[in-house]
Amino acid sequence: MALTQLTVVDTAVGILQQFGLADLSMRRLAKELDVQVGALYWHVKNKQELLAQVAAQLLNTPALSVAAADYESPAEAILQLARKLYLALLPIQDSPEVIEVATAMQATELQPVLQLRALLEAAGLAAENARHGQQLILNHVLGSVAYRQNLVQLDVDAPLADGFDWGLQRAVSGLIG
Amino acid sequence: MALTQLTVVDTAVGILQQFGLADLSMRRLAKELDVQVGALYWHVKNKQELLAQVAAQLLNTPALSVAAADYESPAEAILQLARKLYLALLPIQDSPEVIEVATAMQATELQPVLQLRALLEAAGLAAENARHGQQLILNHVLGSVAYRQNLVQLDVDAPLADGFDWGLQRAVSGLIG
DNA sequence: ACCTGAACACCGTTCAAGT
DNA sequence: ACCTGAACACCGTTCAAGT
Repeated sequence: MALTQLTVVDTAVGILQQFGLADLSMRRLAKELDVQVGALYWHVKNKQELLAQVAAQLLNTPALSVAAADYESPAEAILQLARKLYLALLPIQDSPEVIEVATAMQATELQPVLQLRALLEAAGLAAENARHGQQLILNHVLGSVAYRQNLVQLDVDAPLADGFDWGLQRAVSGLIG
Repeated sequence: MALTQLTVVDTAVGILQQFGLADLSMRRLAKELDVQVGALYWHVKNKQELLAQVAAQLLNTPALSVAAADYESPAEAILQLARKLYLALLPIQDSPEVIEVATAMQATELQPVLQLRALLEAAGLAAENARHGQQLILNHVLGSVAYRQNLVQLDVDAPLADGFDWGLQRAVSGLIG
């Protein structure tokens, strides 16, 4: 099987899902693909760019979008989108870190993040404020996922209600009161 | 000069402030202290615990507290505390990551975080909701700092108004409307 | 064009042995 | 009690050389 950008990224996603970011090294990735480490650098510039593509692969899926028409208000659509994101990222070890790398490079456009902004504008926020509101909500989603994953990792039995949803509701109501 | 826990942590804080987390390795730390790497492990259990103590040193300072009596409402005090935190963490490279390690281990109690919760209770939130509100605000502070620091690192000239304060105000008003 | 082999400059952690 | 020396099992990235 020929080594392509796609197979590299796909395999990286697999390692991330099964073992977490600590195990997603270039060397481990090469081993999984039966190839020398150096070969990877022909298909991907460096690890940072690889992680950005991994994030894109995780987030740019139709499963992580909402049809605005399905909800009676933009606020409802925003809540649902944020919840979808939260639930999708929770089972993927260290996903917040990976997504932060991607948004930091802002090289790849992450679809759910764009939709979040669009919905905030649809709710009546000016373009600039929609960007800031997107930040607030994304910070809360990623922060809550990271917090929850750390609890799991340390075998603290977390309360099922981790407060994500309560905080989300308060944030959205503050944004488009 | 004798090697103590305090000198180890202090030196670690110094490296973090001057060069960032990437340069804060046990080996670099040992070199700075003119000592072999192994010696560090007599004074600190491992790197994770070291980072937790670094976080505590950064946050447990009187400069990062507010006197509730100075503000006419708990909401005002909360805003000021969050702003102080944001401004204090901004110049310290990778500070959000360090603090996430500390809160993840929840071994060390971080004073400003506790005060944030107390102020939310003073504002009328039930104990459980105060914890969730604390999460929302802390997520926003750390997320915004991380976002801003990434912009600096990539030489993108950031807009002075990064939306932190606007988002913070909306969040607080959503929490204690 | 794509990959190997091998190197460079690093990591965190452990532990016998010294003082 | 505290530290050295040295090892173990890793990292990301580069690059001449092969095919």
